[in-house]
Amino acid sequence: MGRGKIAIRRIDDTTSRQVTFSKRRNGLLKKAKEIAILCDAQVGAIVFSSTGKLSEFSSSSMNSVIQRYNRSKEENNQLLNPMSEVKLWQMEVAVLKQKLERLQETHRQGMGKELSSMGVEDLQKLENRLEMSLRGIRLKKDEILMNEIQELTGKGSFIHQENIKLYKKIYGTRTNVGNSVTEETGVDGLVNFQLSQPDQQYRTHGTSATS
Amino acid sequence: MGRGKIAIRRIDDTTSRQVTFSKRRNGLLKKAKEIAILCDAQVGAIVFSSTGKLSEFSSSSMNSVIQRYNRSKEENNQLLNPMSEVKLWQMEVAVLKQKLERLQETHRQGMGKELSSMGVEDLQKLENRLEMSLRGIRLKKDEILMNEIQELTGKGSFIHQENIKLYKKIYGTRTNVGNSVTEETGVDGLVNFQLSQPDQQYRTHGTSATS
DNA sequence: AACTATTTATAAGA
DNA sequence: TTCTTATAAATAGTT
Repeated sequence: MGRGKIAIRRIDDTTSRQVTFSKRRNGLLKKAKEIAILCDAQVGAIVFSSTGKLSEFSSSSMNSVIQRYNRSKEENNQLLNPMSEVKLWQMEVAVLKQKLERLQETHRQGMGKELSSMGVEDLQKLENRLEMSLRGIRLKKDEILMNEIQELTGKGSFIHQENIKLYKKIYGTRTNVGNSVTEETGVDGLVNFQLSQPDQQYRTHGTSATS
Repeated sequence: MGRGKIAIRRIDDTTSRQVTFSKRRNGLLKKAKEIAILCDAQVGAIVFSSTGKLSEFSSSSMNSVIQRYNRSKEENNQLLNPMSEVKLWQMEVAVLKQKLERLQETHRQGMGKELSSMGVEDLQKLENRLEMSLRGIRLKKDEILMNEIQELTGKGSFIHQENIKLYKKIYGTRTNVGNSVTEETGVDGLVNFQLSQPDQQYRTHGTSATS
């Protein structure tokens, strides 16, 4: 829509890229506003220029949009992945409780109520920030590590199976497996590729609470 | 842009509001994509229809956009409003308190209400400690998972070694290893206990975390 | 979902 | 940046 048609790919010339950005940013934000009004939609649009400048539109506060977005996504995750998140939270809360208990023993003093003087926007910002910082990265990383463990576990089991096959090949199929061979080679069921119980892993303490 | 001009205000007729929404949503997301490509911008657009359905576009992951947005806003806050940081921290404490109290009710491990007797200063201290402990927990958990991986890797290598020993036991020490045995038993070097490249891990989604 | 008459957005030029 | 304007795109109303 202009004097000539352009292909949708990165504009090489810096100047014209910036001019185009400026124009289209205005257009985009205007459109966002229009659909919000016309169609009673909740809209958030965030644009960072290539130079890093932020532009935004949101029909309500951006934080409320983001919060709703996160909630919406959470629901999806919970459908796919119901337990892990809960467990993470449970874990964290458990440790937080410990910290609190310790602190409560240390301190018992009067109440402060300045919290009630905070504006809604601040509350939303804060809540969002908390939610975000506590979740995303951790889940992702845990997921990755869990995958690695599963992968290794699978491989381990596989080779272990092969060990057993080879063993049988040498000594035939006997019920009383293992003794001499085990002693000699260390091949037996002791090397177990099942992880110990996750719960037990979390017991760990100590280091965390540098407080 | 249409047969007639329309005023930008809420469309009363439900049907035409939804039709318009559908059209304009497509338009908006397209525009968002275009400016991202053309101008090398980082863009996130979130749209909830009046019926609650979510549509979105983001040039990178929506999460990264939101995080950048939050960072960007934080900077502004700190420059414009030196006190807001304090409020944010205070509020964070409040939210943590709520979470804790809720959980305490759930599990009835009674240490519920002493919190309300704490002063703001204590709450701030507490908040700092909570943050640190969260960090610690995360590190600890990662450490544990890493250890598990290493342990599994070690076990895997060990059994693999045993495999080789057993193999030699059967077939003696030949240079040309593998063929018939490999075909028969699947024992060969293909099961590798080195982790695949971390990058590849990121492909995975969802299911993984049974934790 | 298609179809167009119009309105809008915008590329190029100044 | 801003304005102008020719043209491409989007879309309101209709089928």
